[in-house]
Amino acid sequence: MPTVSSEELAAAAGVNSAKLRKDFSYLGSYGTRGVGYDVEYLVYQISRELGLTQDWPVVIVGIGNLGAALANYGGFASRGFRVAALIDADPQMAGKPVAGIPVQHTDELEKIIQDDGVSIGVIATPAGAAQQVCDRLVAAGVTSILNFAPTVLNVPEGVDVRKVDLSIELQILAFHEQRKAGEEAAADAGAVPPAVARKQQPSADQGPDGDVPAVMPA
Amino acid sequence: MPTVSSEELAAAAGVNSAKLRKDFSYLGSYGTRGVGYDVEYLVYQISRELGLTQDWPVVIVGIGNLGAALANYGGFASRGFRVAALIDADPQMAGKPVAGIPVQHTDELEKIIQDDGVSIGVIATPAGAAQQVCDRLVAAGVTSILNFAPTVLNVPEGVDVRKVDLSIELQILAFHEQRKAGEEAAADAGAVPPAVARKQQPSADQGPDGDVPAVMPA
DNA sequence: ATGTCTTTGTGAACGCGTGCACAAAGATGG
DNA sequence: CCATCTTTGTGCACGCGTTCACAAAGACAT
Ligand SMILES: NC(=O)c1ccc[n+]([C@@H]2O[C@H](COP(=O)([O-])OP(=O)(O)OC[C@H]3O[C@@H](n4cnc5c(N)ncnc54)[C@H](O)[C@@H]3O)[C@@H](O)[C@H]2O)c1
Ligand SMILES: NC(=O)c1ccc[n+]([C@@H]2O[C@H](COP(=O)([O-])OP(=O)(O)OC[C@H]3O[C@@H](n4cnc5c(N)ncnc54)[C@H](O)[C@@H]3O)[C@@H](O)[C@H]2O)c1
Repeated sequence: MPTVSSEELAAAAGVNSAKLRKDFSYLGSYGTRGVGYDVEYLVYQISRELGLTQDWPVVIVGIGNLGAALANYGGFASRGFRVAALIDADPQMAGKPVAGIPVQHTDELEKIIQDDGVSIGVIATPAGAAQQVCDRLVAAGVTSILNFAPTVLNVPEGVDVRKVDLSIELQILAFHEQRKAGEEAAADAGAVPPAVARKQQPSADQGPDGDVPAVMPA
Repeated sequence: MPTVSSEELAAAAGVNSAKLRKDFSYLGSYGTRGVGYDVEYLVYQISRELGLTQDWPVVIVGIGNLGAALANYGGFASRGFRVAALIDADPQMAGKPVAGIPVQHTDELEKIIQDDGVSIGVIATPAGAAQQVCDRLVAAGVTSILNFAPTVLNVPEGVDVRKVDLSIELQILAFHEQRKAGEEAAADAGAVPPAVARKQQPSADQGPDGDVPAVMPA
């Protein structure tokens, strides 16, 4: 029976082994003392807890540059996500296949979501349409939204929104970049205030977005 | 002179006013007691600290579905990022314009980066090519990388990598989704272990990625 | 069986970020 | 010039997540 110790896993992941064990203990995962964790059982337990054992249908709304790229992306299927439908407001796109899936018109939105029991929606429309699309998705039963439009969406309680803002990703890099450039000059001690001091990355930690204030005018 | 108080800003951002004031104090931003912060001065200070006052040239490597979408995205320019070049290994793409910018062959990579003084690179190649592209970027002088390929990149110290993994975004949503579904059944107290209990979102907080373990096999 | 050796599971200590609360600063009006 | 009122800047305490450290559990050999 192939096993791993928390020490090995921790080294590989670049985290503390005690933290790893404590986290596992929350799942009720039982290792064997003196031996470690049964790899297969562990993977199954984590997958189950993370919701990876079931298939999640998702709809993508707004099949432009980005939406089409997402539709073509094979990485979703391999993680248990199935593209249930592609939806666009442009009548010219209706019926046209993207990534082998015919695009459907926004009129069908409610029907699609209810028929397929979709609870996760992806918004890749222009910013101006995002809130409106969001409202329709939520009204139709979607309770989780991945938003690529550069807008803050208003949603009722119980609905989760994750916003992917690629500009902010670049801004975070630029922020650190600038800090690198300035560091030589400001090499004297204490020049960097604690709150913005660079976090060391144990291994694969890219630092939470909290490194940078969340609110700024565009 | 238009001003804002920390109280107003905090309410708008959905955060605590004391935290906001403390954060501002790190920038050396001086407000005026009894009045608030001079809006214009404050915006300038924050912009400067965040590196938004200067223009950052970026290169995009891998002009496929995603790379082309990124090239077409106007949101970068408005935040001070300039697409210095589009690079692809496919000889057929060389010279072909995408978003008005001619695609250049990978052979030119080093020259482009050095000539334009590019320090930020975006990788949108298939996963298999990502590390190799990364190595070339770093060797040529790039010190910040935004990686869309589903691979962990190895980089020397001093180089920042941010990975955008859209599958993980969906997984996080699915995780919460599953928890929502299970909550009715497990409504008895203490069923949810503290470490994974849902964080309340004060306003615009979508919760750090740390909500979910970072390491899992695909 | 008994002993030894490894690794888990977890109580307790530590450190850090967040929020409270207030003194100091400065504007504004009399 | 003094009094009052608003809002900043920050010391301090609290809470939570991380890490340490160790007793208990179990495998494995004798
Ligand atoms: N392209 C990128 O790399 C990128 C990066 C970050 C963010 N974004 C954001 O993603 C969104 C889409 O970007 P894009 O480059 O694909 O834009 P796009 O203009 O190419 O595509 C937008 C699509 O949305 C459709 N649409 C418009 N209104 C709609 C509605 N009400 N309902 C359904 N569909 C509707 C349009 O018909 C079009 O097909 C934008 O908000 C953009 O800011 C894009
Ligand atoms: N499409 C998406 O929505 C999406 C989402 C998440 C992640 N990703 C990831 O982003 C990457 C790109 O996705 P895509 O859909 O655009 O793929 P794609 O196949 O459409 O494009 C890849 C491009 O990279 C080029 N390329 C290959 N090797 C190269 C090299 N060594 N140097 C320079 N260019 C090279 C190819 O010529 C091609 O043009 C993949 O790693 C994918 O997993 C894509």
